[in-house]
Amino acid sequence: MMPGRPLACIVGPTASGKSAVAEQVALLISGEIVSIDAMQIYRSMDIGTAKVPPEQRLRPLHMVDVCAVDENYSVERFQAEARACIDALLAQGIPPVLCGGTGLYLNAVIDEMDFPSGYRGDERRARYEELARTEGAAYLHGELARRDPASAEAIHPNNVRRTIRALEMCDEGASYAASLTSLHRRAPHYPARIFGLDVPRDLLYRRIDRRVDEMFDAGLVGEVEQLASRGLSARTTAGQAIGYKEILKALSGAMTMDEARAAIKTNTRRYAKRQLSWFRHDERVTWIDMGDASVRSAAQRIAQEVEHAAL
RNA sequence: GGCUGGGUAGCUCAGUUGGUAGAGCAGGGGACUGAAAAUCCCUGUGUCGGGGGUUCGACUCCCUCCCCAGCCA
Repeated sequence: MMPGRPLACIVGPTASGKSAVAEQVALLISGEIVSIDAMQIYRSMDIGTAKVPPEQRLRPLHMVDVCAVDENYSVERFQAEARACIDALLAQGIPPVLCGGTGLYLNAVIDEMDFPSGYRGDERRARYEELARTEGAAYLHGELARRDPASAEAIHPNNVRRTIRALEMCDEGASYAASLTSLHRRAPHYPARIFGLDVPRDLLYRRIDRRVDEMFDAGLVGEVEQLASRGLSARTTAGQAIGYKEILKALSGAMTMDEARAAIKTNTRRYAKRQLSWFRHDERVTWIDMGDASVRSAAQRIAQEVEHAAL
């Protein structure tokens, strides 16, 4: 890690203009952008993840296109790879500009968080999933309560996914509850200045609607069809991305393409809401109201604050 | 102009023999350590179209006006 200058981090809900601001910031401080996005990770998921096309990039963009769609990525892997990428930039004296909307990934990189490494048994997970199906969520949660009461306490019985993860951790001799460290007690891995782009809700939603329509115009359906032939499906992590899962469903005949389009819009709105609730609880975030700040002025302010903090 | 249906939460609609309303969707809030664009939790007060009347009390009955749809002229 580089003493002095903190990492510039640009976060916010989808469609708030993060990419544009990050590019301007990178331009101003001669930095390079490190994407913090769980779906832009995947190769060829371009239109639906609103990835900045290579020919339009003003500065190099990292941590994008590093995984195939039929492969499942993970936070643990992101933490290691993004940190390696950041360290390499710092070693060259290039300031990284982190930009993205995946809260967990951001924290995994800039904060001290341990994702105990070890073998992740897919067949064991399948067994737990089967148990949840046959015996019910309550049974599985009861099992967790028996083996690790503290974790069961921390996880709602309906949250099958977390319950399974906690059981897996038991199997590995770890504890979900014990690994949880509240945000304010976590030590930073990198000094960072986090900026959140805030857009008035109604404006944000109008932008989301417009952007979804633009994605369709740009050929999103064709992109999904192509990826489906390369292994993208509802069972893969990439196939759960908004924009992709709905179109996969429409392609299979489960809904019309118009219904898929509408579903993408509402799912994106909800996603934006979840992103806001994640970033709002982080007191380090400095919010910039994009309702009255231009991309340029926001970028100038960020660049200035990051450079000023270097003193 | 006449007849018939309708006008109840942002939308689609319920509403029992008159006791000032409730569902779905949308929306809002929140949680979050190996799938995170995922997963999960919490959340329903609105001039019951306007005005008048009957009544202890009207979304519910009566009158009148306005608006929408369909049919007839």
